[in-house]
Amino acid sequence: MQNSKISNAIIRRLPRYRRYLGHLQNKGVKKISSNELSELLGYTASQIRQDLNTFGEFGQQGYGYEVDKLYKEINRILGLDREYKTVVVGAGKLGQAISNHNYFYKVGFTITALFDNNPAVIGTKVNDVEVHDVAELEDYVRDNNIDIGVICVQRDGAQSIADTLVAGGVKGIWNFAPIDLEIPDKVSLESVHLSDSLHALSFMIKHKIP
Amino acid sequence: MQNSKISNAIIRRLPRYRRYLGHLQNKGVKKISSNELSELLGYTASQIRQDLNTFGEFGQQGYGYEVDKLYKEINRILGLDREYKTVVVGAGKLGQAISNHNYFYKVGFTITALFDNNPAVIGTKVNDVEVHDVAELEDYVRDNNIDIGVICVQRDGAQSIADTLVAGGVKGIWNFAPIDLEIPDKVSLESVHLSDSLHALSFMIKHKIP
DNA sequence: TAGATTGTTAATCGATTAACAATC
DNA sequence: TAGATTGTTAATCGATTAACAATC
Repeated sequence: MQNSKISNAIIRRLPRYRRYLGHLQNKGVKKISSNELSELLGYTASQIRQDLNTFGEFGQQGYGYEVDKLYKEINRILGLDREYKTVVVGAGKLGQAISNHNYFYKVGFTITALFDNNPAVIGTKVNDVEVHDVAELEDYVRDNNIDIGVICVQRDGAQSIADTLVAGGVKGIWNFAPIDLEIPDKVSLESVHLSDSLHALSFMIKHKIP
Repeated sequence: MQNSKISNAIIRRLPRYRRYLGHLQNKGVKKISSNELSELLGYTASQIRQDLNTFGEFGQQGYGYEVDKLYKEINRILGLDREYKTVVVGAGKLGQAISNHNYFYKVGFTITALFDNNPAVIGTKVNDVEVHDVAELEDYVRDNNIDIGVICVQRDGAQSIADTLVAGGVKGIWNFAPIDLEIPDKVSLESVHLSDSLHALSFMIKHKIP
């Protein structure tokens, strides 16, 4: 389980494995082989076995994988067997959308506060969570042992917010601002570049790529 | 410019090239070499030259690349030299966030209508754009030659909305529902799986990956 | 036991990097 | 012209796929 050996490609496939295993579990499926998973996911059976064996031996020869067990293992591998205390910075429409996304609560991301610099929204509530003054961000993060900061502010304020989150001691940043943030290596960064994604779609349309 | 030869990795880098070239242009930088771009972007100079040469010869030996020209070329390659008529399906917080994201307008994605199935919001306006009844979606898409449909509905309704958009004749779908949609090959699909992204962040935090 | 399917090593493929001739 | 930097071919690296022995 050496970090240095885990490629980004695998990291991107793991949540997808989890999603499909969750569906199978809901359908009451008890057992699945790498071949069946291959048909479902579109990865080769070989790749699926390789991916899983990066983290351990979860199957049984001649039988396959127990869905319940594999789902639990992948949750553990993904770090979804714990709670993450989370704050959302920027209480605009996007920040509200993220905060409302009740899916997050189900898997342990607890949003404890929102932050904004607009006096008109400070003190209001979004989905029962209070909007604080962004001036209090660093202290709040430190005092409440916040794990993750979600950045939903405009591009120009994003780096400064990131610095504040890092100073407060977050372990990870989920960034929605269209900028490549500078973050120390001890903090994990995942950026969702919506405009990049839209531009990739534009490219695919132009070049007729499915 | 054979489609079959363009790897997904390049498609994902192109919008990033565009972003940085835009910044350089705003700063008034006239000329840049692959080596300077390399320091800025963190890709090797060799990769940058390879990527660009997939689409043509945009530089000048002994000199480098003209920022203005290269920016324009990449816009053209990405298909950002035209207008895309766009509809957003699902007028919840996420749909509103996308509709408000005025950045999109700048580069030619014109949102002409929103759609929802909630009678309480049908007829209202979001960012000056009217919310229509989703029952009218297929006709609207067909009658107005809509290019792109953005799916901001819950998981369970997403495939049906996608089918309707395809029936209406969209060229691309930008999907935010946490599901892998089934779409005919003639239509391009770009999915933003927010939960997958968050789970990848969780993984990175657990495994201390920057 | 025989059949099935994993875990794992070996082979292949594709993407990235290095090198350098072409040329501005 | 000399120096710089591209465009492009060749070498390397890493990820995916194939093959098969281990074993349930």
